[in-house]
Order: sequence, then structure tokens, then C-alpha cells
Amino acid sequence: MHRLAPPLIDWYRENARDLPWRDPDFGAWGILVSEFMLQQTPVTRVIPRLEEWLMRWPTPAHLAAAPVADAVRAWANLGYPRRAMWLHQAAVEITARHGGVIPRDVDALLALPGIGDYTARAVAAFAYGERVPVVDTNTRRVLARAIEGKSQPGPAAKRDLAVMAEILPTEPIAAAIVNAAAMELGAVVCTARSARCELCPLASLCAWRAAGYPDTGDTRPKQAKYEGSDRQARGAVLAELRAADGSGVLVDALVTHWPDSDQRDRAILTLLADGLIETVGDMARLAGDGRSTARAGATIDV
DNA sequence: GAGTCGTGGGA
DNA sequence: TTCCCAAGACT
Repeated sequence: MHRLAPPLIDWYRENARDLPWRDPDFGAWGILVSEFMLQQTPVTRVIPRLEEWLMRWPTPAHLAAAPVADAVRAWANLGYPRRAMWLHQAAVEITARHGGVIPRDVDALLALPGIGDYTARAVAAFAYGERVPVVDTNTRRVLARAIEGKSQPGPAAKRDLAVMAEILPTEPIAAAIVNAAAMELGAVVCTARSARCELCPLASLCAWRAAGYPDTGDTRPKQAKYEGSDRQARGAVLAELRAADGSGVLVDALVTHWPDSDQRDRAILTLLADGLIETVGDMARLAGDGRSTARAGATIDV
């Protein structure tokens, strides 16, 4: 077994947070939904929305039968609402092509919308016990420090999976724990802002610590400013349509206060292109909203 | 590979 | 106040 695995396993058994999706009875659907929600959204904000979601849609078939607009509303403030749309579409495909059962095969999971390298492997490992490397931003930071001796990881790369595979135990259950432990360690001890090495089970083995904590630079892509961005404009448009009923809002009445009218129009057009909203005549609404008169796809002139 | 895509809490 | 960043995916 790799020298990093035993201390990770022992530490995780003692220190893992008691999170809902770690309940052995949580189920593959709950784990899949939690992984969608956790893509770029903090744990504390996910938990209440996740519990509501699973109460309302206890299986993929339940979600698949609902309008996608309901999913986007229930997504609430989790951010990146395309994820709600993709999760809904994934539920449709799981219901139609997988008999309502979440796939356990990584490639089958990757074929679903909104599921990439991380989520596919997380579901395979944590819902089904598959022995596959799972690499998220926390794991990449832990590996960069402990093994490569760097202060921060580089941008996500395919090679990360091979590095993680190196330290995975042979036995699938132990492998799943090592996957979870690396993520957990990066989330609560070896964080982006600080390294609380006095709490770290890998401290005595850590290459970065042994090298004296050199600042090796930060090559991660920097996040664009949100204030004044197209994302902010899209958020404002979508917030108005979430608050509206199925009849929608006059296109010309959407976010009329927005200071940049070109940006406002661009927000509406890209939301249409993404399939998050639709127009019927001069009205706009969440895609799939409204009742029986749905005629999506009409164009608007802005 | 680099840019884009929400939202809000904490440093 | 301002900035960072949070279990990524897609184009």
C-alpha cells in the first residue's frame, strides 16, 4: 500500500464530517444530486436544498416527470443554474435509457449531461464502491503539496487522475475511503488559504512541509470579476423569471433598471440559447414553465 | 487550454 | 470594503 494511504484512512475514520450523503443508506440518486449541487457551491449552502430536493423528487423518474422550470426554481440560490437543467435532463435520460437506475459505469455516467470527470468518478466510487480515482480541487491541492512540494496545484489536468491512482489501495472499500479522505483533508485542514499542519496526518510525509513551505506560485486561472459581468446580468434576469408564475414576464419589462441595455439583451439571448428560458410572443418565462400552451423556441427582437 | 457560467460567506 | 473561493462542466 502507498505510504500516504494508511494515515489518510485512520484520519478519516476519526475526523470525517457527518454529512448527509455519507450515510450508507443515502442511495445513488441522493449522491448524484449532491454531487451536482456541490459543483462549485459550498457544503453549507447545499445541505438544505438537497434535503428539499430529495423530499420532492425521491427518484430520477419523479424529477424527469416534472417541468425543468420546477427544477430551476428549486435550485434557488445554489448558483450556475445550468446545473439544474442538466440534472433534470440527466434524470430524463436515466429514466428513459437506464430503467431509472443510476449507472455505475464511469463511461455511462460521463455520457450524461452535466457529469464530467469528477462527478462520474465520485458517483462510481461513493455510490457503488468502484475502485476509481476521484480528483477534485481539494485532492489536487493535497497531492500538489504532499507529493509535489508545491504551495498550490496547477490547473486541473488529466494527469491528476494518474497521480491519485498511485496512492489508491487495491481493496475497493479502502480505495473509496482514500478518495474521500483526500478531499476531506483538503476541505478542512489543507485548505487554499491556510495549511493547518498541526492537524494533518500527512505532515511528517509532506514534501511541501519538508521543503520549508516554498511559494511555488499560483497558476490556477483567476476568476473574472462578478460585479458588472454578464453573469450578474443573467442572474438578475433569471431571478425575475423564477419569481414570476408560468405566464412569465414581458420581455421588454425584464430588468428594466439594468444600467447596460446591451448587456441586458445579451443576457436574455444567452439564457435563451442555453435553454434556461423561452419566449412565447412578447413574454419570457423559465423553459418549460406555464401549463399547456408551451410553444418554446420563438425568437425575440431586442 | 483558456473563458465562461451564480451566489454568497468569510478573511 | 474588497477580494478570495467554493466536491466542475462545457465550449
